[in-house]
Amino acid sequence: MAMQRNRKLMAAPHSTTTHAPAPRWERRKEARPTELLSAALDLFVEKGYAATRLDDVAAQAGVSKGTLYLYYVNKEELFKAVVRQNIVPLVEHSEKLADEFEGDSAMLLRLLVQGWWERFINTRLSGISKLMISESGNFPELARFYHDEVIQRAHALMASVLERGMARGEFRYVDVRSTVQVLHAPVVMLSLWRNSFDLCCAKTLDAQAYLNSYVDLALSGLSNFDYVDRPPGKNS
Amino acid sequence: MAMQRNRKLMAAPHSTTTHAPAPRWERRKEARPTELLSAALDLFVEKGYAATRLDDVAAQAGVSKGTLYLYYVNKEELFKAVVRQNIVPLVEHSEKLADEFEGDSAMLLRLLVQGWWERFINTRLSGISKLMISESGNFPELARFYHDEVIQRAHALMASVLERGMARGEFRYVDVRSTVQVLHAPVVMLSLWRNSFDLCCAKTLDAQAYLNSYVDLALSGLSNFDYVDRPPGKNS
Amino acid sequence: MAMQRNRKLMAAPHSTTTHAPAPRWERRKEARPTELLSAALDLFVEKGYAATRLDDVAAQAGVSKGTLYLYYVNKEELFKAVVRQNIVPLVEHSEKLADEFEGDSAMLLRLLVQGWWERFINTRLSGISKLMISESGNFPELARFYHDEVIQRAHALMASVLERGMARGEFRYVDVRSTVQVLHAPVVMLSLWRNSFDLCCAKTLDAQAYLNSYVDLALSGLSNFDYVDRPPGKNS
Amino acid sequence: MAMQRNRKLMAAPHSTTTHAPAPRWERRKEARPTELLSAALDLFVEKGYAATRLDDVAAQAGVSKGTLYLYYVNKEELFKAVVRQNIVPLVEHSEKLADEFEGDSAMLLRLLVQGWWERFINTRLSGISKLMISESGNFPELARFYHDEVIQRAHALMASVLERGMARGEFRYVDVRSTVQVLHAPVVMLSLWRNSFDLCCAKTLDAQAYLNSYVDLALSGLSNFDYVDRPPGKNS
DNA sequence: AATGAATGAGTGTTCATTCAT
DNA sequence: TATGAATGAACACTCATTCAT
Repeated sequence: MAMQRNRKLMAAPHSTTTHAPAPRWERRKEARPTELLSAALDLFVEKGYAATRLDDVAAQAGVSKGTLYLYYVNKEELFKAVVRQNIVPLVEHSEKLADEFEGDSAMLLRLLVQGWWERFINTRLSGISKLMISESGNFPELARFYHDEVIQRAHALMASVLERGMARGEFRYVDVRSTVQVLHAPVVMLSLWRNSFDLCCAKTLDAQAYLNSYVDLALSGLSNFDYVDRPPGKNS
Repeated sequence: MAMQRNRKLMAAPHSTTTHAPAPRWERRKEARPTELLSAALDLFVEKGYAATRLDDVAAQAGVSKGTLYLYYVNKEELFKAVVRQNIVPLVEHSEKLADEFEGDSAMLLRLLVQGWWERFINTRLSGISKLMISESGNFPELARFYHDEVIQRAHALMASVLERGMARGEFRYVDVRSTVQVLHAPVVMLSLWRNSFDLCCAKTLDAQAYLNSYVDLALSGLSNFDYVDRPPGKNS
Repeated sequence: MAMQRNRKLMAAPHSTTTHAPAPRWERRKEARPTELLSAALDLFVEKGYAATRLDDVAAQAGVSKGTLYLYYVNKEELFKAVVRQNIVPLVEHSEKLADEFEGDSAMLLRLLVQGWWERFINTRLSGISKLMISESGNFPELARFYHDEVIQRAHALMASVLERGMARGEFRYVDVRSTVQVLHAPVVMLSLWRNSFDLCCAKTLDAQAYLNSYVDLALSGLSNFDYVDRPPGKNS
Repeated sequence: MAMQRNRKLMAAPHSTTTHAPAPRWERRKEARPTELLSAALDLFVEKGYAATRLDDVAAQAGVSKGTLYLYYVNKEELFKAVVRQNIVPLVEHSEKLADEFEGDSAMLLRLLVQGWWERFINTRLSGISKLMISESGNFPELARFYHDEVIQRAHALMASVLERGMARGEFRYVDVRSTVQVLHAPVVMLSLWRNSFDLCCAKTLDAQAYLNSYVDLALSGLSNFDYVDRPPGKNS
């Protein structure tokens, strides 16, 4: 599915020409969409949708502005492609991780958070969170797409973790749907923060401490009875 | 003043009134800033800074574009005024509430959240959260202002609650700084959500359930030992 | 593909020409600056800086307003380019002429004036004098540039003529600096006049007579003793 | 005559009201046009017509912008009033001086130049020269008015001086019309210079030396035979 | 495929002018 | 008379988009 989407995004460039001598150095050509998307991601994240000039995107990708239009019919589609391309792969890793994990649910949560940190929050990708929130009003279909393909899946994933924990007696009973939303909030906020106030204000947020407190608070909030999220063996 | 407005409405065609000849404009110097700010808040929140046209702001405030410039020297200052005017009063109410409260800390937290919901989240003011995050890159000084005058004070407030609870033995020991940040995240996220995905996607978030789970999770996460945040009388 | 494009063009109603289908615009990168500068000179001279609309400049140059901005970053720079481009070459011709001249100084003065008439005064370039005087207050740096690159050099040139004449005994002794300024005035004024009152008032100034009287007066004013500027051979 | 003109300029403010109680402190009211004209002169001279804002004129005159419109129907009329009011009185003094003078014509010329210096060039009034040249294209009627009422009369005056000198044998024969124009040029240029380059460039023009050279050059250029304009008694 | 010159609709801002008070 | 709030036409400048090459 992801592949299909990708193919669609790449604006099929008249690829039926017969006499193309199949040069061995076409890598450039094939890399174009990626380079453009990468440049666009940088700039959209840095400046926001409206303030990003296609001139700059093209320049940063090392092509002319006209070339950009060979691959994306307009700014809007470029923006959507940026979001789609970068977002979809994100979720899958986590899903696989959760699927295969066999330890206790607290540890699973820890691992997931760790993965999000490494693959998203601590990455320029986290800027997409800000973009989506900022532009959801102007790109409702895109927001819907993001909601369905990313947020919902992430929520579903965390819901499965919660239910797993509850089923195994590790977590107390909670209302899954809303608890998932609450538990997600600090992760998303961290992404937003690093792409907003962290950039203009004296660094006031220590990400590691934040995440530690987050996991600590979440797990103790979820803990069953006297179950406390301490390293195994330390429970009374 | 209300009457004046009425007069205006009655001036609609076939107005049989003999005097009050439908002035081209009304002189309402004192009311203007408020009206303009209100219109601007609506539009900035709805469309974002760049996509908001001053024509529309003026039109929605019922004045011409030129009039807008009598009160705000440019779009940027209008934006700043919107943020400043609406924000600062918010914090003060909470601070007072916390100052005067004498019950247990869990209840204090509940009250605060309740107040935020009523006065901010469930209000168009919550759009300012989105604005500040979206535009922090383009208005760093404003972001700094917001950070210092709003976020920091809100954090300080919550820190005082935490410390109060820890001092009274109601809350377990936590790292205050980072815990405060984590605990704030779901509140802010709720504001953001209601100004982004809630508007374009099928309502998937039940705010009441969300806040309940939030408080529940937070309090159980903070609870000391066997201390559990249950309705009074059920504590052992 | 090219055919497809053509098809589109031929869809134009009643177009009987089969080829050369009147392109929406022409690509004339090298010619543009010249055309724009020429149009701008016309309009600046005719209407003054403020009253000249860039729309009109572009239209007169046969391009769109956007194109103008491809070549000049703003109105001010366009104005400066107009002045710079047209002015400097002017001075050089005179300097060369004076350098190479070997006859008597009166004749040199006549030749210079003749040259100024042909290459400047009797040309739309003379409008630049008016421009510089009119806009010196608003473009002080440009005025300084003009003063240094044009006026000072012209003054220096005329000073050299005076000193040459004094050295050769043709001219009486005068205070060079101020005499130069006085002698320049009628030349500049003629330029100004032709770009101001001559355009709105019944032609009251006969340029040839004016220049004749000017040279006559200047030379007799400068003449040494009984030296009178009469055709050679008539000197006693 | 001047009074008549003046009355016209002052835009007769509903002066037929009968019940005006003739307050003794109406000086203010009557001074308004003068104050406005004075402020306008300052600003027009300093900034030029287009760049002068009526806000500023009103402010500098100490009235509101609306008041300005009680006296002048629009910016254009204000501009014309400024020119007219300041210009007309100028010529008359010179005319009277020339009429009554009885000495030799060289001395008359000296006196006239002296008067122009004191009453015009060395005054903010000289800015009007720049204004008229700058705006002649946009205000042709005004230019025509200025040409007829000022320039022509000044030329006529100087023509009479020339003819007087020629009739008395003090000046050689010259073509009066064009010589007058040439002789006027340095005087006007001095005015222009002081309102343009003198303001932005290092003072390079010594007005006294300039005027001395001017008179010296003019008189020696006009001198009859061996007549040289030196202090009496020094002629050979 | 790629270019980049050209376009023109769109918007922030200014300011002369109006008019109810 | 005098005020100053309000107007709206005008204009400089931007930038996404087009298209001949």
